[in-house]
Amino acid sequence: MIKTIKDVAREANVSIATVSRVINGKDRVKKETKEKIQQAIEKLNYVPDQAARTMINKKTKTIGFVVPVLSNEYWAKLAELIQRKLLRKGYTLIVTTSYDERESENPCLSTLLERKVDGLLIGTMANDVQAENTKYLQMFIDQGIPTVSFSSLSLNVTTILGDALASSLKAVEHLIQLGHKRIAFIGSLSTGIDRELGYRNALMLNQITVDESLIISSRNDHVYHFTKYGYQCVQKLISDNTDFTGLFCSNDLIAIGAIKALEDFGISVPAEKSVVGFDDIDMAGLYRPALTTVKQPIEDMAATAVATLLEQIEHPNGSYVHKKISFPMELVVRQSCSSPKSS
Amino acid sequence: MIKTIKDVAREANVSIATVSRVINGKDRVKKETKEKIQQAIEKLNYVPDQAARTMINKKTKTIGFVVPVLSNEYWAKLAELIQRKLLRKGYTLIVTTSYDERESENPCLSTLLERKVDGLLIGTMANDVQAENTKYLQMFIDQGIPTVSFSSLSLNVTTILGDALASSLKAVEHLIQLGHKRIAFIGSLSTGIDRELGYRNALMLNQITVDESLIISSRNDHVYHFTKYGYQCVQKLISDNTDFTGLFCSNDLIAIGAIKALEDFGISVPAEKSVVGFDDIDMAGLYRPALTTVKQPIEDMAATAVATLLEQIEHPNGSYVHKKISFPMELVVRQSCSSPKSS
DNA sequence: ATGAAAGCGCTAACAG
DNA sequence: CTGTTAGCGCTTTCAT
Repeated sequence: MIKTIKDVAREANVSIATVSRVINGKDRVKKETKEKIQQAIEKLNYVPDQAARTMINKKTKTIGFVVPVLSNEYWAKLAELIQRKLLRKGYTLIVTTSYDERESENPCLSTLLERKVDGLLIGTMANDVQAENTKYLQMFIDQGIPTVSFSSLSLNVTTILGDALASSLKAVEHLIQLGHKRIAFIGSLSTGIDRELGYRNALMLNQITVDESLIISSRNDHVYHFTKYGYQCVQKLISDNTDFTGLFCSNDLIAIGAIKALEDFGISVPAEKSVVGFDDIDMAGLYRPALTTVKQPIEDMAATAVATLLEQIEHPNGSYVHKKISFPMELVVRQSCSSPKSS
Repeated sequence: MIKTIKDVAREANVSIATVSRVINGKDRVKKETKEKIQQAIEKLNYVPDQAARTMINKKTKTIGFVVPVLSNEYWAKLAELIQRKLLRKGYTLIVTTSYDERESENPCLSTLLERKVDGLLIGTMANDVQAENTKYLQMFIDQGIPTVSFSSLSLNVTTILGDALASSLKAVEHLIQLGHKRIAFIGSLSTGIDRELGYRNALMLNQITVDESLIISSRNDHVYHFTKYGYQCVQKLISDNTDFTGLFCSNDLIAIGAIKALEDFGISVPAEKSVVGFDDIDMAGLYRPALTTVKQPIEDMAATAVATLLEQIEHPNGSYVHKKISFPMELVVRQSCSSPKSS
């Protein structure tokens, strides 16, 4: 049923080597032989077998991408952009999700190792999964498999990041300029520490005392149900009678959950509380109120990640230096903030 | 650098055949030999090469999934669920996106063919891409590669669907029961014709004349920027001075875009217009107002798709009958609807 | 219970 | 320009 190179060779009355030549376009082949072979390929619907090629080339033309979850617009979009870019370059992307509430035995990395991916892209890895996967991660490094990460890792790999510290500082200063003094923060381990540091720095630089009761940053647990988490954190803030007028959330989903909770408590945004998010997912502009947030140049980041990874893959000799590439981010002012009511 | 079965054999002082036996656990191997080999595997960090296995087994343990876009919560969630289920069964999922505004030359299917996936999952395929890919789709069928589709296709493949007709009928009747008579519809080719038919049937069954000026269903173009599309359609409805109090949208993203537009026009939802969506994505419950919608049992659908596909793959002899499996859907009543103001 | 050897489909020397 | 041939790493008879 499935045709092989032999079938094509027989059909075209040539040797398999010649068929291989026209498929790969490497050596020269006489024009008419070439056409004869192309016709045979067409006629038989022949498609070369990747597995066989892989055995010889030692190249799978496959890249792995580990994300915590896919049902999160940020990762989904990144995966989509990367997938398309890679496809055009002849590579296939395998996306695996590392966050799995049900069981810790998650073979997301080992499967990529078996498949001998040519390169690895790392989003964020859930904490528990990370621990068990450190061994595998190390094997990637040991085997010299090019790797690019979208989050700070303790490993020596190229890292693509938004300038989270500077931009969250900018976001919080936006709130400060509006007149807010009591600004709360909701963060989580998975969104990184820099957004919290940016928040703290903004307060300090503006002579506002950092009040730890305004800060919720689950530094131990990874959170991936961000909206629910944002909702719950606001519930806590309210039930604790915390006094705040501004709120900075370490991503847009948390911010959306937070606004939802606020409104459920009858607190209007932005009239009574101002909220700033982070990432600028599609839903940020669509939500009501439209969310003021920080825009990650996700398209550029995806392009750079792909370019950097392919450079390492295709020039394995060049002793590659692992850079940390930081992208500037932009504050997008929309409708979720206003000056605090003078009380 | 990379270890092969030979390295393990040498390390353990056995032949490669014996190593193969313990890896696959098929033939019996003496206990102590087995342990010796397992130690060697552990020591060398040996991971079997998929490509080589594939050549012999004729099984890639890989499934392809074609979705229009990934940055759409519905497809992202489906992909995530499927990916996890497959991983547990030892399969790897390759997700490719078919919708690409930039170029029509999209090798989403041919790449899956080259990689000789054991099975194919089809979401929806963009119209133009579909045309050019029909050839490839036919090749999958011809080669007897098990295929499951999530949308009605003219091909003879197993299909997993929500009962869109019955449930959109239910959704529109909800609006009718609330007292709405002038109910608009916004649909698109990509969300399928059944949702429109359900809408029409609901009106007819309730003696409401179908007014074509209330219906926007781009039957020719595929739309994937759903929110933008919903926004624009409402703009059109408003600028045409169309008289309506209820609105049924063929998915939640369209509904969200529509509500956003309505509110931008100063029209309150649900006070002045009622809106119903379809799918029940996470954002539906989070949006403001929380969206009344129809819930697809996406988890069950994913599970069934995987089970059906693997059944075909693992029992290739059993002459498989291609069923159309239809799932019941549930109306989720939230805050985006109310009775129309008596005018 | 284990080893030797054939061969999966393909590419890359090496010959001619 | 084109054919012959040796593997790539693995599984699977077939011997032992």
